[in-house]
Parts: sequence; structure tokens; C-alpha cells
Amino acid sequence: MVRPQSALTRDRVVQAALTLADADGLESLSMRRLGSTLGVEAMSLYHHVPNKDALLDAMVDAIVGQWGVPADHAGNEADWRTGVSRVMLTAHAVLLAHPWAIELAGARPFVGPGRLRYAEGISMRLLDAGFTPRLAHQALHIVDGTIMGFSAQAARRPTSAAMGPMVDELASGSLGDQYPGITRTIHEHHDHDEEYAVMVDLIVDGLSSLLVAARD
Amino acid sequence: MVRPQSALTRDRVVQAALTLADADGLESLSMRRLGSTLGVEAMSLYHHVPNKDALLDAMVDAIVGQWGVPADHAGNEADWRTGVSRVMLTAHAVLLAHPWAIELAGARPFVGPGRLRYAEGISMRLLDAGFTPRLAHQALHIVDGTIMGFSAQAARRPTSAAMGPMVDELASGSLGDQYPGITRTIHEHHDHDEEYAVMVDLIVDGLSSLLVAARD
DNA sequence: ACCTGAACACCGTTCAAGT
DNA sequence: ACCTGAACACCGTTCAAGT
Repeated sequence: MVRPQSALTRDRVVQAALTLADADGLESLSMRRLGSTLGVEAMSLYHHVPNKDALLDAMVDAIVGQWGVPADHAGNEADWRTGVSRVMLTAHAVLLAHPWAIELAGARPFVGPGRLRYAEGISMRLLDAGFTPRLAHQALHIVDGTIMGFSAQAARRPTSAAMGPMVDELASGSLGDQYPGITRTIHEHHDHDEEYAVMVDLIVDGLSSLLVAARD
Repeated sequence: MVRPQSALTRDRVVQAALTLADADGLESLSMRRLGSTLGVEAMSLYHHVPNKDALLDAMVDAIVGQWGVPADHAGNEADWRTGVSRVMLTAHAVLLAHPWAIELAGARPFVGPGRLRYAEGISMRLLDAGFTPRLAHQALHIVDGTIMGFSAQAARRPTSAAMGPMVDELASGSLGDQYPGITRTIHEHHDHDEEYAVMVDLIVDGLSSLLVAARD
């Protein structure tokens, strides 16, 4: 009668999947392997999750749910910039801590509670600041696209092997005739986080302009 | 002695893969299936392509190579904005015509001739316009991230089934208490191409500000 | 109700064998 | 040199069977 404390639940399955993906990457996440980390046959998982796609959706939603929401700033409308910037920076950091989530999030349109929490946070903050519903909608897409696009760049492991032989040739300068522009810029060392901060400012400034323009 | 006109080449393999992915999606692209569209066993493909990953890299590079390069504008430096905008718009259109390329491009760091052509085009145009190498480098990342992030949004087929049940509930207004912000904005019909055009302007304006700031 | 084992219809890739 | 067939080590998922 005593229900074993190790009873499977949907939540334990998702958590174990997150742990496995963090440790060994997405390509190691098979139902059989996931089952074995839970001490159970693969087929048992199907009692708690309809199929692997649903599991992947739940994993992404758990990550997006960690992006947070803009703080309230005690009714200071002008501070929507701080709030939105902060969420964009947090989202980027969270994605980099779970790089597998980036390609998944880019490919799956699933909307769950985690994504809604984030979207609601941004939308509400912008509406409070005087954005029209239409402009808030567009701003959410802009914020979203920026987070995903920039995070994808940072997450792709730039190993020489994965990037291919041309990058080494570029770096050595031997392709200077054919690609003079990139040859001149490729050695600019870039602090990705700093670049992202510049991008976030650029976006928030842009949204600010859209807001002002819409007021006239 | 007559070499059969149907001889396999790396190029024919890649072309067939593009056609297959366009027609049936990435999940239908298996080596066995690809072989059969070429009238050949799967294993023959390995004489022209080292493995499937290399094939995927070649496919993405073929698509990125279609993004084009900024026109020269007869030495009119101020027109870097037109040139960069045009490439961003073309890139988006090309990606939407081959949606499978978006998730691939987001996941693979491979740099081939197609990507170099695009990167060289943008870099050169910016350097000509007076961007420092450092700023041109950063601008390329910004342009790249914007293209990928926004295209990913547009490419995810937003079928009700794939997005999950919460979107329908939101649309019906039944989650208005929990998510008042998105409930207020979700019905803003958005023309995605128009939104992207706004985003491109926002980015180009931002780059312009960075250029001006760097001059002081 | 929950878990299992065998099975089905696939994968990418190897390797020795054919021409 | 190029193509093949069989095989290996996997997949996600079904289904009937166990408790």
C-alpha cells in the first residue's frame, strides 16, 4: 500500500530530461537513456508524457519560464526600459546555461505557462508604460527575436572543426584577396556579453522611438 | 567508356537534398530516402559527402549564399543603409522559402563560401561607409542575429495543435484574469513582413547611431 | 494504474565484396 | 573509382502481457 517514494511523475521525468540534456547534450536524450537514469524502462515514460515531442516542449517551457518578468519599479513608467533590458539579459544568460534549449525554442512553436509568464511580464510592463496594444504586440516580437537570434550566435560552439577549414584560412590571412572585408574584421576580439548589452540598448532605444512616434 | 550522364557528384547530392527538404521537410531527409530519389543506394552518397552532418552544412551554406550582397550605390557612402536593409529583407525572404534552413542555421556554426559571401558583402559595405573594423564586426553580429531571430519566429508554423491548448484559451479570453496583458494584445493582427520591416529600420537606425557615436 | 519485454519500422554508418 | 548488400548499434513507439 505504501506508494514508493520513487514514483514517477511528469515533473520528475521533465526534470531528469533537463539534467540529462544539460550534462550530455540534446543528442544524448533518448527515451531509453532517460528511462535508465530514472531506473525504469523507456516505455514507462509514456505513462507520464504522451511522446518525446511533448517532453521537448515541456523542457523548453521550463527554461523560458526562468527568463523572469520585469520588476514593477513602483509605478515609475519611464523604467520600463530597465525592466525590459533586465529580462533580455537574464534570458540570454539562462539560454547560455542550457544551450540545447536555443535550437529547440527556435524550432517549436509551443506556448506553455513558462512562455506565457515571460510574455505577460513584457506585455504588461509595456502597456503600463503607455504602449498601445498593437505596439506592445510588435515590441514583444522584437524582444523575442533579439533574444533568440543573439543567443543562437553565442551558443554555437565555435570549434575549428565545426566551423570548417575556411575560418582558419581567414584567420591566417590567406584569403585576404577574396574576402578583404572579413579578413580585416575577423581579428576584432569580441566580448559577446558586451556586444549583447549594446544590442539590448539599441533595441530598447528603438522601442522608445516607436513609442514616441506613436504618441504623435 | 561513356561516363553515364547520371553520375553522382557532390553537387547533385546537395541539390537533391535541398529539393527533398523543401518538399517534405527536414524530418524526411534520411540518407536512405535521399539515395532513392537519386536512384542509388544510401551508401553511395558517402562517396560524395563524408557524412550527414556535412551534407546539412552544405545545404545551409547554399541557402545563406542566396542572401546576396549590398549593392555598391556608386560610391555613395550614405547608402550603406539601403544596401544593408536590402540584404536583411532578402535573407528573411529566402529563409521563409526554405524554413528548414532556419533551425539548421541556428544550430550549426559551419562557415562555408555562401556564408562568407554574405559576411564579406556586409562587412565591406560597412567598412566603406566608415565603420571601424571593430564596429563592422559587431554590426555583422547584430545583422545576423536579427535575421535569424526574426525568421525563426515567422517560420514556426503556428498551428493550434503545435502551439498547445493555452493559445486557444488565451484567444477566447478565458485566461484574462491570469494573463491580462497578452489577452489585451493577442488579437492585434500582425503582418509579419511589415513588423520585420520596422525591425530592420530600427536596427539600421541603431547602427547609424553607433557609427556616429564612434566618430566623436 | 503503472510497468515491462518483445516487436515494428525505421535511423546513420561500417565494412567487405563486387564491377 | 564507384556502387552495393548485409550487418551493427541504435532510434521512437505499439501492443499485449504482467502485477
